[in-house]
Amino acid sequence: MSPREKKLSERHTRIMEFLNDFQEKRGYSPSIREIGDFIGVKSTSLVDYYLRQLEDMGYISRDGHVSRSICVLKPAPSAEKKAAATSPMAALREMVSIPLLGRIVASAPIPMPQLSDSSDGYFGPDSSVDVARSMLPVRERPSELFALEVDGDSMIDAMINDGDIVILRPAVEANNGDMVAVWLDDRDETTLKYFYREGNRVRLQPANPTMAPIYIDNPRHLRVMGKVVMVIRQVGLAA
Amino acid sequence: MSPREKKLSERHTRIMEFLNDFQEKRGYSPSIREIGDFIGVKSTSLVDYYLRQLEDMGYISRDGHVSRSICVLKPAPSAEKKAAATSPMAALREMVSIPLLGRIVASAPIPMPQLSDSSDGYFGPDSSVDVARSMLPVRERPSELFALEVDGDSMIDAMINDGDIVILRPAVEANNGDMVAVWLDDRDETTLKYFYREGNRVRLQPANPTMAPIYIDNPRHLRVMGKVVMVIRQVGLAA
DNA sequence: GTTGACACAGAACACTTGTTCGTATATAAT
DNA sequence: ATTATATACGAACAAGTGTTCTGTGTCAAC
Repeated sequence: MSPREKKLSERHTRIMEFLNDFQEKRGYSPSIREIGDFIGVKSTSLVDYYLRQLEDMGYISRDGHVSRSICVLKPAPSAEKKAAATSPMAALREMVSIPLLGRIVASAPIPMPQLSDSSDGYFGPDSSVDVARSMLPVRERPSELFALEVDGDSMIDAMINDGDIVILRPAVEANNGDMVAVWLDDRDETTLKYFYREGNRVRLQPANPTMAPIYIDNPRHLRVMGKVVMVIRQVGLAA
Repeated sequence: MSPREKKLSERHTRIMEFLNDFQEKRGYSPSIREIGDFIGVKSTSLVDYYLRQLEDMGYISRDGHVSRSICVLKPAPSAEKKAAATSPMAALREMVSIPLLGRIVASAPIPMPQLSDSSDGYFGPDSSVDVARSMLPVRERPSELFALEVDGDSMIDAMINDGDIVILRPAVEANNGDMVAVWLDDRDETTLKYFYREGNRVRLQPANPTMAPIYIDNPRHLRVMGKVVMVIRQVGLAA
């Protein structure tokens, strides 16, 4: 065939990079014309010409007459950036599945395990969060943990974003320094704060040190719902 | 819209299954007519009808007027046939080990993975973090990810605490909206910000919406080191 | 009965897309 | 000079494809 099919020209590597970038950004493969636009080739036939070479060399696969059917089979050898590679990752270590019970918003009590009847569930008990056992404190009993997705920016003073996943353990009491999910009776509000008992009153300290604490004088007005064990933020996902 | 957009009919789950199967078998997404053939629908409009519902419910994404642009955003809640019944016991509860390369502080560049594969001897990371594959975006290649522990409160405007673990992917370029780890030449500073290119300059937006962005007029003074994929905060550990 | 929401089919349309053909221009080998 | 090869453009075409519009039938509610 063409150039002995041995080495990749700069055009070839540019195409491979574009395929990777496009796939990452859009989630599917570009069309021939989109490739041509990117690498500065005016004719679709020339793009096809290069793609056939890449296909013959085994870098990509295509399905005839099917749009956007290019698949990257192996990474281009040039590729300035990564390489990293080959981690052993034969990890058979333990993993725990934590049920994702719903969403946590400031304006409503949080969903809790075993209390929630499955009949009215919006999403049902079907989603879950997988976490490596090694990432949890050894003392935790994984089976009693549950997870909630944060809805809204109201937990921002706890350094918790919209969309974050908080993993908590049911609890009605807390020790000083625990981060807890509490329901405030007089405010009708759910919040996440660090818990400190100070004599007769309770101080709820935002995780963000630049923000002021809340003081609760009557402990009856504060309902501890659970202790926060972990916060997970998946940055790359859809916003 | 149509059926309250709450629950998935059997057609919906069939479509979701087909999308997954097709994607796995062929490496790209099916066309509307291919979906129609599979679920036994004769008209493309009806397939579009269902796809719009799935899109509204957040299960898939589509790009207008682009063929085969369907992307599965989240798994359908029902129909977990493969995990239980006939399939090999290969649980897709895969776990990946991500090397913890060091600490990230504002005052120093971040440790990066060595990209030479032929390098002298391997010294594995002294520790690593385990993350369920299901928690990472499907597009991520786990082998190139690395993790850093945040040292200090300087990343607080990125909603990232002292002690948090950030998982990133090496990158030298960023797309708008990505959270990136960057080195600022003129400030001699590492920081985590949301990246937005605005004409000739770059806006670095803190995750905390109450804080002001940084503008970089000369892109040469900004070195993108990696994209943030996930942030993990283990609350119970430090006390 | 009438209404309206829902589930479907079919067709028409416009645009996208892969493919192919003809042509052109270098460069190198003959 | 001639030929062959690699590279490149443009046009044209047929198929693939997403979208939209007009129907039809069902079924429950009013």
